[in-house]
Amino acid sequence: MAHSSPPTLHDVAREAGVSIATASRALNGSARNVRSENASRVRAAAAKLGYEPHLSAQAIAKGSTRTVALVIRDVADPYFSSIAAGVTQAAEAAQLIVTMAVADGSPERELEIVRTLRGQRPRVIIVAGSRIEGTGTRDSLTEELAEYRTAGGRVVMISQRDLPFSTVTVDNHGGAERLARALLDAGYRRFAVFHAPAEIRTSRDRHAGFLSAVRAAGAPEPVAIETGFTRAGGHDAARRLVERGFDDVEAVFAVNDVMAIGAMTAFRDAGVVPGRDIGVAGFDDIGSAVDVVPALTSVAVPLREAGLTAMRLALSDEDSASVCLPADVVLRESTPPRPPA
Amino acid sequence: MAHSSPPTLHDVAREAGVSIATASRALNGSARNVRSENASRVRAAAAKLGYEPHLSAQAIAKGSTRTVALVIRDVADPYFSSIAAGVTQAAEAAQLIVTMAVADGSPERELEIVRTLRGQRPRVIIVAGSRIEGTGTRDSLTEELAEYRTAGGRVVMISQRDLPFSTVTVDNHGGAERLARALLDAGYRRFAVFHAPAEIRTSRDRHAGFLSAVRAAGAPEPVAIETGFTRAGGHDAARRLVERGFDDVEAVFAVNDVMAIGAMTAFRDAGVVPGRDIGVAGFDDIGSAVDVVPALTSVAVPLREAGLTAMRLALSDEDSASVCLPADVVLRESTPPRPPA
DNA sequence: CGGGCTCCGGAAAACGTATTCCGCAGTTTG
DNA sequence: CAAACTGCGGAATACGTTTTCCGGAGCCCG
Repeated sequence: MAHSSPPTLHDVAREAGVSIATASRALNGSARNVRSENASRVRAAAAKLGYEPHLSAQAIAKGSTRTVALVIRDVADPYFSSIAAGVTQAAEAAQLIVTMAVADGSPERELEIVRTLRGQRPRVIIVAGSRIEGTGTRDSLTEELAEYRTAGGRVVMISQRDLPFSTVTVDNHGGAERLARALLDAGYRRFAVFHAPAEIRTSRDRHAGFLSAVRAAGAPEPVAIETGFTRAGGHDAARRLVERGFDDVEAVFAVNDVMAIGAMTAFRDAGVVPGRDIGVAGFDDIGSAVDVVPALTSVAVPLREAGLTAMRLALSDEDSASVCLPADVVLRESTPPRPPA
Repeated sequence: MAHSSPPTLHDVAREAGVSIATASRALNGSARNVRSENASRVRAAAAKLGYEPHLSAQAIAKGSTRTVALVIRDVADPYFSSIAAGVTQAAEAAQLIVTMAVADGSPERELEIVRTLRGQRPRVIIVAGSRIEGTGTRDSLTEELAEYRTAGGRVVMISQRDLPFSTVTVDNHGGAERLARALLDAGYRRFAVFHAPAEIRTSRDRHAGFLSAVRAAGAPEPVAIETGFTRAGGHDAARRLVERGFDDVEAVFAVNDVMAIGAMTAFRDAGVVPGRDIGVAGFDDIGSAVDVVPALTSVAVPLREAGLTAMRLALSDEDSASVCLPADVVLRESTPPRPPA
């Protein structure tokens, strides 16, 4: 009794006085009919015994699972957890189970995860936020995923272009361009850009988009400060900017919101009031952008939508589609219109 | 070729020129030895073919899975995603796979999830954030989980006391008491409390803890305002407080940080400057508490730790342990010391 | 030199389910 | 009325793995 094992289909069949074949057919909508009297007896027996079909056994018998594997960099990061929320929502709507693995930003770990993931034989593998480029593991990862796909699996990458799989990306370049134009329209001309190392594709795209719009407008070349892709990185960059003297910069663009928020705190600590002494803009439009003071100008990225779209692509027929989601500028008090000089 | 199925143990055995039994023994550390020459040939064959064992087949053969099922209310909420981060970290350290299901705050959905989860035959089910009380589904949920446990599964609840399972809770009552004492020490005596409906246990505990310390100090009974457990709820409560006239309250305690942050924004919009005209304190110490202006006084809750602890309990031997994690007061600028009147 | 032992490989059973195939009854059709 | 057909239940097989059991080979010891 202490460790009675859960009831099996066999138990249900015996309880209902039919064969396991009939029980199986009655419980999952099989192609074949069973007499309605038998069917209801089977259902009654299943309910009485609290039977739940053993998913592993079903998987092995059917030759396919109902699993979606999601690989992300960090669950606690709002960026990724929003994506995860979209993926799970879409998966649950399709009666799929999602398993989650976190790669912690390490390409090696990511590779290892994908490898062992194949053991699950999931329907779909979704990889989000593998944004580190130039490492040797990239090719191994591609190969591993390609092998998985020829075995009938589906692969979707989120925010990782240039790989031969279905992809959903965000219009980082265009969003940054539009942000730059909006800031130029508001009267800013001299910028600093806080960006992450170039291996991080997202950072590179946003930086490039911003630059191209600034240059197209004939404004002076922005000051570029390289730092970490994190809140601490933004904080640090702001401190460095203040130290070196920033009289010539009117606004800062940080390539993501947490960096921008870190920068605002650092500015304020240095006596430079964001929104008054200097404009600050970020990217992602995370929830707390509105609660910070002054509210942060940003570019809204439909993260949850990205997760939903990834599942949609995975479930669609076409094998290597790509979707690019729009990113919309949201102007707030951190970049007030600037009186013409 | 287009849909070649992945290699099986059979293929590996054939490639290595041994039986599947030997191949199986060579690949997973079985109790039995295989001659080292054979072992290395099997490993070579497995590597060459890119073999990964079929986890479902292993599960069914071994009679147990390496799966941890996590039920949470919402992945995108930082509160839950931090817990999830702790759980996944501990699970991956133990070579376990975590599957995630989100209940969206609906007890019915939660029940349904747990039911179908049993089909996975996971080692462990962790339920976080089922904080709605008084609904009829509660008993069904308990029953379902109890049944799962007699079948050999392990159950851990997070932040849900009073159920006959292992539990990890946060010291909401004590943390709120200590917060109240800290505020009293800082010179505040007249409080308002923004709390959620009493069905939400967490809110009730924090409210009660705060009240008990205030009363013990002989300070006047706080004004209580009931509202939603969300940012919008806090915003709304602050607006109501301002409308009714708040001259007699010196500080507000909101039962969580997002409420407190919403309240700060509402106060500011009404021309009441938080930290100067009124003190504001929250609970949870979410990441953005330090980036808000003024930085928010709060009570730090070790959420990731809670996830880790849950896994530790799940993997431990004792069947119904309980752990209560400490919650530490963090004073910041939103509640500056108040000059004695 | 023979009996018992250890070491190890392979055949086969087992796990829980889906499905194919067979056969039986009842019904339709020519 | 025979023949073909339909509807449905059950036995058996398959899925990919682990594990038990059997048996052969080599060894040690008396």
